[in-house]
Amino acid sequence: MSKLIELTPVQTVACCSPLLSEPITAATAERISPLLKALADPVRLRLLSLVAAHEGGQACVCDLNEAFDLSQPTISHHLKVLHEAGLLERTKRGTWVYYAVRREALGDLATLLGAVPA
Amino acid sequence: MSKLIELTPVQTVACCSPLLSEPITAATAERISPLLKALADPVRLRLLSLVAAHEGGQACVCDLNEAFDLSQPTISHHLKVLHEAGLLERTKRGTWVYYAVRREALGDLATLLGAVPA
DNA sequence: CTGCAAGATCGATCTCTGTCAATATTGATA
DNA sequence: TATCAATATTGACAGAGATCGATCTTGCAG
Repeated sequence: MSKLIELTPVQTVACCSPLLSEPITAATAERISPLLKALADPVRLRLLSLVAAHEGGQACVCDLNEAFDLSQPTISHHLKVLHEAGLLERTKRGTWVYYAVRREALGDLATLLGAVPA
Repeated sequence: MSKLIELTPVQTVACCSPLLSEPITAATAERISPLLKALADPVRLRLLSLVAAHEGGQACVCDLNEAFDLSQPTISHHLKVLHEAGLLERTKRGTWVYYAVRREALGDLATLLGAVPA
């Protein structure tokens, strides 16, 4: 049931040849799009950026809540989306929860979109 | 009114420092997310890939329609989204319309997501 | 000019998603 | 154990988006 144990969208992307070099299958497109959907929100982009740029490469949810003019459940929701997509790593320490960016994930996506040989 | 004459999302992205190197502003996030939204759909991913991989790097709408089990208006809609985001270039020849991928656009996005120095 | 074929636009519908208030859960502390 | 603080979950709602059928526009052929 949990996408985290099974296979995150990120893991399914790393294997694929660049988007522009040959036609992707419908199935491949279905596996890639959830990752892009997770990124395609201004709040989540900022969250990702904030976490990455935060000291130690990780940030407590409490820090993140303060950076937005949104309710705590909303931020929690966005973090969950990013986490389930495989873009954020979750660590619990006591009452606090820390998130860190899974950089290879972003890197794989960048490869998929980017540099085309011919 | 037309986003194409004014400033496409793609053009606003090319200038930005990588997502992960420093916190992006809310305004920057708002400018980037439309681009990702345009990509974050399985049909549009396939369209982009089909066009790019098509002979000559461009494809007629009629070719694209046939590749999907969707109505012509739906494909037309998706092409419009990609075009307005600055990811596809439109050329009209007679009755036919050809689309081609704007590769620098994808490249800029890849840069934004990808390679982080530190 | 007429008719046809290629695309685009329109209007309606249905689903998905971002958001919040309220509540539940979990861990530390008294 | 009772309580408080940090996050997560739930349920509801409004707005965005994907899709379709119908229609409009445009260019070519007769």
